[in-house]
Order: sequence, then structure tokens, then C-alpha cells
Amino acid sequence: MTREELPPRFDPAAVESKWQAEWTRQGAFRAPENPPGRTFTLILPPPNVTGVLTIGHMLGNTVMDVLVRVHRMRGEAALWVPAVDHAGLSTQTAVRRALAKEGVRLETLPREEIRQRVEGWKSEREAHIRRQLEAGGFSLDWSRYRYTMDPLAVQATREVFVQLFREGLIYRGERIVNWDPKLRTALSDLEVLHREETDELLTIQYPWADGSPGGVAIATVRPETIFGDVALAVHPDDDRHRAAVGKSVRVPLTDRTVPVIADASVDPTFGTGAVKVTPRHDLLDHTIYRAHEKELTLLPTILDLDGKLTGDLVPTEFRGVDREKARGSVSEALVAAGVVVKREPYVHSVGHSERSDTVIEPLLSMQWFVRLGALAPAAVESVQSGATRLHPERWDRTFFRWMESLQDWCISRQVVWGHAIPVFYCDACSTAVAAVETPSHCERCGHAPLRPDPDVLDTWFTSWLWPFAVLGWPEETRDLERYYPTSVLVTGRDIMFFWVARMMMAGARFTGKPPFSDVYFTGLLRDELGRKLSKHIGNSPDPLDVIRERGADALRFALLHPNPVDQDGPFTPATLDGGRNFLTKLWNVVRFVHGHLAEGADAPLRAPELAAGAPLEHRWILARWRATQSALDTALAAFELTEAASLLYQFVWHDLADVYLEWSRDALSGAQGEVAAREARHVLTFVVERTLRALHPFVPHVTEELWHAIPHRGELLALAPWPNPEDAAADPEAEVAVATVLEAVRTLRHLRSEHQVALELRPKAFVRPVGGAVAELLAQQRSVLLRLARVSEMTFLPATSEAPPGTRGTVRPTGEYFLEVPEATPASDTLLREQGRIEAVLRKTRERLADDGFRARAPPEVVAEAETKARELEDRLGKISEQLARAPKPVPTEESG
RNA sequence: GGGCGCGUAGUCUAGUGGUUAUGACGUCACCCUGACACGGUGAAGGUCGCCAGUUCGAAUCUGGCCGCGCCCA
Repeated sequence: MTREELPPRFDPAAVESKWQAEWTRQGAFRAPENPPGRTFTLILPPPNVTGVLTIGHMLGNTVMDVLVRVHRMRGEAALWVPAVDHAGLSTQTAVRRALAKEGVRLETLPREEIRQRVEGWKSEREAHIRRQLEAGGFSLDWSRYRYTMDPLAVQATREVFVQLFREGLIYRGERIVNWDPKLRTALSDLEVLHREETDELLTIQYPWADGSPGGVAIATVRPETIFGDVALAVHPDDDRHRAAVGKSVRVPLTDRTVPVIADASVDPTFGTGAVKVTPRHDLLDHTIYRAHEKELTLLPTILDLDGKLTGDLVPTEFRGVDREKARGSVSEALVAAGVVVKREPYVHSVGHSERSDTVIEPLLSMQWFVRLGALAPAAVESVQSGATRLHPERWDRTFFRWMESLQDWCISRQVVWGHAIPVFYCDACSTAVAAVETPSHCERCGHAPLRPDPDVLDTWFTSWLWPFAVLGWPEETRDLERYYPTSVLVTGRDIMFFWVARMMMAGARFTGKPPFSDVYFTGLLRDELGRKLSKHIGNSPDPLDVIRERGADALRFALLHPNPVDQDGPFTPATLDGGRNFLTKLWNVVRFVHGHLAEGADAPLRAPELAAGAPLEHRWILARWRATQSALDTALAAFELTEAASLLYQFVWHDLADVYLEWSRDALSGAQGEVAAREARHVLTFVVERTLRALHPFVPHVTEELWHAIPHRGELLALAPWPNPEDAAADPEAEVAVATVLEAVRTLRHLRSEHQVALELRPKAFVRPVGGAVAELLAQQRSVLLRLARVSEMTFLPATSEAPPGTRGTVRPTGEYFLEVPEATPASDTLLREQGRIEAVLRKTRERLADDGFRARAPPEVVAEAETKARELEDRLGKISEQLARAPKPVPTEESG
């Protein structure tokens, strides 16, 4: 092992691809087939195969990779299953857009050709996604890669459908659904986003059918639907309209008359208290219609699947006109007819398609539904019992609330791309049968062939099975037996209901177990202006480009370091710099260590046994390492990955580099003899090797590279054991002692800086310690003090002596410090500020002590503590005054005056 | 409209009854010291959103107000 192996600067491009290839070659991430002992399983939330991964995905992936790598290093059989999702609707939308560029309308192509187009598109994007995942260094088991349209997934999807169908939990029915007229498909409630919009609220007078003067006025934002009216409805207790009930009115612009009916679901406070009833195109109207089915025979369709007015009831001039356009022209026609009483702006919540952003059209339609209400209790129970824990916990309440108010889930989609609904119709005897394998003939009457259902399933109907479907369900595979239930689900809050809750329902129903024990919600990423990352704004680069420029490890650290669980975090050039800077620091620390190590040395199995009189700095760094590793384990157990990354950052940069390396420089260089050098090397190798192990899950490439450059045991850091804090001893005494020495060093450095003593000078220092213990400690550490504080000598002063001439000094809790200054300089600003600060604290402390209530009610130890503090502060204040008295006052600056 | 959550230096953030309020980025000063200028050393910067209450004592607990975010309707 020679020094040339570590170049002066970390070059991520070469290092990262090298180790990615090596991990793959050695099969490091391939989970064993039938492992003994503990397992740890993650599923990658399958990205849409027609999308690409965003920086946001990288955050979730990094979280997962840290978790799975830690568990792998702990010796568990760790499995992380990669996958992509066919994403029926969004894939078809993407293909539709691509076709539009060629001037081809998707609807004009035969199904088979659409499928081929989608396949081609899929393979291209799938490869890009895989490149992104590999470049990130994510330790996925590619031998278990899954796609939601794989034969295995088809099998699981159909099996689930058939089971639920047979139990009556899936049914086909005519219901008002959310219709997307642009994509021409039904959507589930979750795929509808509500937005406040301002529309015009028209108050329209429906004249009496018998021609007598007056009529009934209703308010509506949808005048274009009046042609579908079958009634007007009022609240039964509404005195204003009581007389109208039972009479008939004429629908404006038509010759049709409709009755006025009473129904308790009408809101009497809205508009005039009377509403029009258009039962095929509004949920509430449909409910009213169902309640009055006997009186109302007509159920007219006036909007087609594209959202255009249609049907005999619509006057010819409006037929074929889009609903948005028709709204304006019908409104004008109504005004012209003199039936509009009032026009006013009205703010209301309007549903939009999540996919196409089109305004959703409520439409009576024959669709397939799942009765989620029957599946919910088991999922609720798993959270209530703690079998599944949400992180952060407070989402429990939102989860429960949603689960209590479940609507039936519309699962049929009128698109080409997706899993066919496994239902087959016999045209001879009108039987419908659900079957996993396509039946060749009708079981009941023998008729053949059967007609398959034309619709496909909502993509989420496959996704909700994912935790067990990827492991081979419904077959009882070894993977299913050993790796299910999975461990942690990491995802964004936005799909808590779409996916997480539904997986819990499916897991409970089909496997009898919660599909995972923990759910970790990641936060959103925002740019330096606080905006969400989005391609539209252009602040969301392709992770591959970021990795090419900065490296995967820098990206990973930048994502994790400032992004606590469920909290929005920054993703900016500055955070990326932070990641890169940390890696450079780590690289240089190990490079320095590497330069001091003997060749062929072995990795220490445990920390060296240090004698009681062993050098303080060794005892200290081992204690710090232990504390860090222990806090790290605690943070990881609580899913506090930012805290975990932060602990390692602090340890590497401040404890290891700033303090320990500087402190032990002399010993390492051999200036204190071979025995001291050997001991320092031993401690250093131990600490650095363990630190690289602990850092590995966060920044796997650079740590793997560095680990191979120092003494180690084993082939791959990725498979090395996770460090055990018990390998080093706690040492509170050393921690206190080092804090004291560092205070002395910092104080002298501060005096130098404050009084502008040039760095190349080595002035004399004088100390008057507060007590014998401090004096003894500083005397013992004299040589390191001289070196770190860059002073030529250090003289201890007796308690009663005068301050040495030609010096300036300051007062700290550990004692008084004086530094030789070249010529008479004023006392420092800092000393004045310190005086002010201490006076303020002292005043407050004295006030507290003067308060009888405090003395009577506060715990005695708090009172005693305050008394001690007051004495110490008085003492220091006196010394500060002496210091100030023996030097000219500083020239007051703008700020200090 | 209902629910959940959040307001701490210029920015992000730790801190669930008693310390001179934590850390990072940024800022300022000096320094290319033999691992690192992607660095070192030192410094400045805060009425802990506002008001009241509980308490000997509140960033921390309670209530109200103001501002912001998310989810559901």
C-alpha cells in the first residue's frame, strides 16, 4: 500500500463507477435464497416507467439505502426489491402526447398498436431509470427486479380481483363517477384535486307550466345542464317554496315541463333555496332522483364522454358544443329569454383531474368498485396496535380519519394500457364470470367464445399488492416466507391514501399480516427561493446530471444532512457544496492518516487497552467515538437520519480533524518516540476504520475506496460488520479535561487575534488557573498547549501576583490568561462586551436570589447553584475590571457605542 | 368550512420548566502553516411571531390573536 494510491483530491466519477461494478461483481446486494436468522426487506416504491427519477426520488432512495445498508452490515439478510410501475393512465397520456406530435390521434389506432407503442416507450425509459438507480449507488437486488405488468404481477392482480369478486367486495354498478372528458375515463375520488375557482352564479326563473305569472327561481353555476333537468327540488321545511311543491314548471329554452319536489337533502341556504335536478350529471341530483324514482321517469343524458352537449333534449344549436363553451352561450340565451334574475360571481371548489387537469365531469356510468369499508378495520387495527408505526406519529390521526370515511373505490379505467379486468361475459345466458385464467366457454350454458370486459384496472389495484406480489404471492414462495412482511416503507406523504393505506388493507386481507412494520414519510425539497422542485420551474435537474457533476455521494449527503423526517428541506447549489466539502474533508483526513501508517498493518479488532496514565487525547477520541456511535445507533432506531448524518459530520470534522489530528501530530510524526507513535497509529487506525464503516451507508463509494486504503479485514466495506460502541470505553474525565485544555488554547488564540499579534510570532503566555486541578492538567499538557496556541512558553502565576507587564489578558471560567503583546494596545472590545454580558447575567441571578419565593419554592440544589454562580461571576467581573484598568480603553466603534 | 401542523440570528435548524439558547450555511477579519483555500483560526449576528395566563422561574405548559403550510370537503 503506497501513498500514490490516494490522489490529492477525491474524484467521484472514477471511484463511484469502480465500486458499483465491484459490488455487482461480488453480488453484494443479492439477498440469500433461504436465509437463516433475521431479514430486512424494503420495496422500492415503483416509479412510473414513463417518467424518470427526480431529485425527490433520490431523497427517498437514499433514506432506504442507508437503512438497508445498515441492516446488511448488522448481518441481517437484507433485501431491497427494485421495480417500475406501468402507470396506465400517465403512460398512455405520455404516448398520446408523443403521437400528437406525429399528428396521430391515439383513439384512431388499434389497441395492439397502442400496446406496441407503449412497450417501446417503456423499454427506453426503464433503461434510464435503471441507470439512475445504479448511479446513485443504491444497493438494490436486481436479480429480483419486478415490473407491474410482469406475468407474476398479472397473476397476483387477477387472483385478488377474483377473490374479492367472489366475496362480493368487488361489484359492477351504475354510479355517478368522476369522469375525465379529456382522457375519456373514470377516475377514483383520490385522483380528483379540488381547487377554488370563481364562476358565475346565475339565478334563473323557471316559469309555471300553466302559464300563470311567476314561477320558481333557482341558482346554478351550470346553466348548460338545464336540458337534463328532471325536476326542481326544495327543502320540505322551506316556507318560501312550500306552495310550489307538486306544481310544474317549464324548463327555459325548451317546451319541457318538470315537477317541483321536496327533498331534505336540499340546502335551503344556498341561492334561492330551490335547485335544479340533473340526475345524470351531478352526485347530489342523482341521490335526489333515486329517492323520487317513482315520480321521475326520465333519466336523460345530455353530455357525452368528451363533455359535449348531446341528445334530443338539447336544442340543436347547442348539440356537439363543449360544456365550457356551452355554458356561455346557454347563459346568453337565457338572458335573451328574460329568465335570468341575477348574475353574480361565486367562489366554489371545483374538482380537476390529477392527470389532465381538466375539470372533472360527474357522470352516471357503469363501473367496477371495491367496497373498501370491509377491508379497512384490519388496517386500522394494525396502526392502533402498533404493529405498523407511522413516522412521524402524528399522521395516525389523519390516517384514521380517512379510513373511517372510505368511499367505494372505482377501479375500472377506460384506457388501453393496464391489467385487463378478468371478467368474461356470456352473451348467450348473460352470465358474468371472474376468472384468473381466461375461460374458453361459458360454464353455465357452454356458449363460446366469451366476451372479455373491455376496461382495465386502476394501476393502484396492482400497486396495493406490491409488498407481497413482488415476493411471488399467491404462490407460497421461499421469498414470501422469509422476506415478508417487509420492514420499512419509505415514501412521500402525498401517496399515503393512494398507496400506503391501501397496501395495509390488502396486506391484512390477503396475507393476514401488516405489509410493513414502519412507514417513513420523507419531506419535500425546495430550492433557495423556497419553491418546490419542479421540472416546470426548471429547478429540478436530472439526478444523473447532478451525479455526473458532483458525484452520487455528494448528492446523497446533501439530501440527507439537512432534511429531517417529514420536513421540507433545501436542495440548492449550497447544500450540494456542503456534501462535496464534507467528502473532501473526509478524504483528506484519511489521506493524512494513510501517510502516517506503517505498511501491512492490521485493522485493530478492538480499541487498544489504554493504561490509566495513557495520553489524554487518545482516551478522549475513543470516548468521543463511542459516544458518537452510540448516539448514531439511537438516531437510526428512531429514523432520525439527519441527526445521524449530523453526528458523523460533527465527529469527523470537529472531533477527529480539528482536535485529535492536530493534537496527535507530534506523536504520529515520531517526534515523541516510536512507542508513542505506535500507540497513536493504533488509536487512529481504530477510530478511522470504525468511522468509515459507520459512514458507509450514507456515502458508500468514497468510504469503500478509503477503507481499502487503510488496514481492514474483509473483501468489501459494504459487507463489513456494523461498529459496536462497546468496543471503546466511556471516559467522562477525559472529556472534561480536554474541554479545559481546549478552552485554554482558544483563549490564547483569541487574545492573539484580538490584539493582532502576527501569526508567525511566538509570544509568551501566562496563566492563573482557578484551582489546583486545572493547574496540574495544563502543566501536564504544556507541550500541546504551546503548539496549538502557538506560544513560546507558558508561565503559571500565583493567585496573588500582579499581571505580567507587556501583556493583555482575559478571564475565563478556568482562569485568567495573559498574552505578551508587542506594544501597548488597548484592552479588547471583547473584554468590554464580556463585562457587559456578565453584569447582565449577574444582575438576573441576584434578582432571583433576592426573591423570597425563589428561595422558598425552588429546589435547594437550584438555589445553591445560583449562589455559586453569583460568586463566580462576581469574581470574574472583578478580574475583568482589573484587566480593563491596566490597559487603555478601546476606541469605541460604531457598534460598541 | 373542518382537521393536522409550523413560526427560534440573513437562511435552514437543535432544544417538551432552571446553563451566558445548539449546529450548519452565509457574513466579517487574519492566514495559501508540511491532509484539506472544497481549507485553518478568530469574531459579529437572537425582544425564541404577538398578547395574556399558570409558575418562585416559560423558547418550553395553557388560552387568545396574527402569519404560514399541508390534508379533507
